[in-house]
Amino acid sequence: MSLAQIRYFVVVAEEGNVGRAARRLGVSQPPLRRQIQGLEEELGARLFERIPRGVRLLPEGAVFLAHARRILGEVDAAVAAVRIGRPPT
Amino acid sequence: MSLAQIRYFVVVAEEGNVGRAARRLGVSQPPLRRQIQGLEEELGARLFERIPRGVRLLPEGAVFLAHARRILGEVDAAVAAVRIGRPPT
DNA sequence: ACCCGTCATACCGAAACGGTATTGGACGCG
DNA sequence: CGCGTCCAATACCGTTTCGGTATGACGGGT
Repeated sequence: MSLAQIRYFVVVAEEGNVGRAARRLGVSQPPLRRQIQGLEEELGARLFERIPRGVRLLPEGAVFLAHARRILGEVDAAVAAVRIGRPPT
Repeated sequence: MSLAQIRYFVVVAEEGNVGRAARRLGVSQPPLRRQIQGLEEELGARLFERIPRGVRLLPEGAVFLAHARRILGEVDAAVAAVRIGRPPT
C-alpha cells in the first residue's frame, strides 16, 4: 500500500466518479482505476461498487475513508513539523 | 514521500546503522540509503548525521520519527479495521 | 436504434526500485 | 605514521512499477 493509493482513494470516494477524480488528480483514468483495484486486492475487500454514473462507496470503503483521511492528515503534520523554521529556499 | 520510505526511516533511526537496518528490512544497503536521502531531500531537512559506527538522528529527525510512528500505526489500524470479520481465506 | 457517459482492458514507453560491485572516508591499532 | 577495518556513499545495471494512449464493453437516456 502506498500513500499515492490512499490519496487516490480519497479523491475517488469524494467524487464518486473515477474519470472526474482522475482529472482532479492530474492523472488519467486507467492508472487511477488500477491503483484503486490494487488497493482493494491488498486489503482483501471491495471498497466501491459500480452505479449508473460512477462508483459508490461500500460500507467497508467508508470505514477505510475515515482512516485514510487521518493518515493523510498525519503525513501533512509530519511534513509541517519538520519544515518549521525552514522557509522555501 | 512513500510509506516504504517512512518504514525505512524508522528502522534506520532505531538501529543507528544503515547496513544493519538494511539486513533487518531484507533489502540491501544502497537502496535503503537512497530512500533515506530522497526523504531528506523531499523534506528539505537532514535527518541523520554520520558518526563513527553509523548514523545518529538529528533533532529534526527525532521530530519526524515521532510522526512517522504515528503514521505507521494509523496505517495498521486502517488495514485492521477493513479486515474485521474477514479472516484469511 | 443511436449516442453519450463511464468504467474496463490491452499495450507501450518512461521512471522508480532494488541488486552487485566498488569507492571513499574515518577510526583504531600496531 | 601507515594499515586494516568498518561504515556509508557512488556507479552501474536489470527488473518492476507506473502512467499514458487507444480501444472495448456496458448501461441510460432521448
